Amino acid sequence: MQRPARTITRIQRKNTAAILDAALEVFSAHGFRGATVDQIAKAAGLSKPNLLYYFPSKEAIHAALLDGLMETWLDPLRAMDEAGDPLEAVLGYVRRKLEMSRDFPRESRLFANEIIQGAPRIGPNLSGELKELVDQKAEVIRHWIEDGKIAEINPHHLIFSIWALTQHYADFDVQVHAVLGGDHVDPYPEAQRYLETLFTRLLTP
Amino acid sequence: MQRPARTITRIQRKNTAAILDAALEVFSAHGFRGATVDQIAKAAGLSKPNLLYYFPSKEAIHAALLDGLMETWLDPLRAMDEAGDPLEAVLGYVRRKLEMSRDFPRESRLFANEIIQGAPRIGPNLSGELKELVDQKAEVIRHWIEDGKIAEINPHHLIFSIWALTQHYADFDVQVHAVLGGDHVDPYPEAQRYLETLFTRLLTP
DNA sequence: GCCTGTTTTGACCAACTGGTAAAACCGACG
DNA sequence: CGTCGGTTTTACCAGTTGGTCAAAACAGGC
Repeated sequence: MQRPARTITRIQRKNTAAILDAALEVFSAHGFRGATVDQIAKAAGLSKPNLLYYFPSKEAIHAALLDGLMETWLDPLRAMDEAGDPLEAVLGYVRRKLEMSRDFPRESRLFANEIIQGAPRIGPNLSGELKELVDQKAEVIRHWIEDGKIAEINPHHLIFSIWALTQHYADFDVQVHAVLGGDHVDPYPEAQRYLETLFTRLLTP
Repeated sequence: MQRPARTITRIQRKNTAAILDAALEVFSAHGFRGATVDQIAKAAGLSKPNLLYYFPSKEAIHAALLDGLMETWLDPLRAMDEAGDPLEAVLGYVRRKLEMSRDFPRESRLFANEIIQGAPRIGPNLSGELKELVDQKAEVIRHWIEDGKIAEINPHHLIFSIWALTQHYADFDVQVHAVLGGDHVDPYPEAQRYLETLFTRLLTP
């Protein structure tokens, strides 16, 4: 047994952090099966057995990453509440989600890999925690529509479209850059303007 | 050397087709590295050496799939031309793209896997063939805007958003179904209505 | 029923994979 | 100094992986 509950040493904190960062890099770039423990260990500056001293298995590293991610990922949606101007609330959610794509593209790709491959490890979370939160927020949106504060629209698909549009810039990053030409271009400023226009036109009654 | 140019026998046609179909199934579900030749062979009803009699390597099967895919994938965009009503042209493209997500989700996921993982095998195609086509179509959209036929919008990001929104229903299929509840729900009819509304409101001057 | 080219198989291999065991190392503390 | 917990390394293993090869089985035209 490793990492006895005694005390968490400085070395432990540093190494587990390095491992998780390296694992994020490798898993997000190759998927679970495509990633190897050796790759992760090398990226973390450790030997394979040393890495396995901190985490019992490859599976455990992946699980640790996904666990930490789920919450962070849903926080912006939680923050979209009934108070204030509805359009501004949606635009705020879009903006925050787009910022996450810009600042945490690896996390987005980790998630995308998991979902595309059938969500074998977080399926339950999707139809549990996630569905509940989305249903709840869809209800909020429905109220806004009923009160005539935003134009009529399908709330669930509105949320899907926010996910699709914002995550696209992280997940399909290579394609976006290839199509826009030089790699020196930062697509995000224009993406934000575009998405603000899109959702404003979509939701203005 | 296999598959000598002589004549393509019935068996060859049947087996290569079975292999490509099986490979599509496996690659789209696990990514390139995550897929094994044995899996593909079993799915195609062949032994591994027998499969390798038809294709020289795992790499070659994957390449054959991607080659065939690129054209099919871009066809709907090519079909979006200057003639006719601009809004109808865009909506037609959206509709066709959404149908592809519904009818060929495996192809969509194969593509998504490749791009998310950094497009190691079709990078050149993206900044070549793809970029050219997109630039050309962006020019068409720019004309529509100049002529006041549709509202002002960034053409490149408009195309990105069509990709993102339509492919989302294939690539994130599991999530969509999980959130919408029962698996017996078909999200596509509502998705089409939603996307038509979205792009109509976005582009109507 | 024989012959020629095609297809399939079984046995095999070297490299890689996730994971283990045990010994060696290291710094703190008595 | 010694020793004790935490840490790292070395050596190793069994299973899997992509791929090869020679020989066997099979087709179909004569």
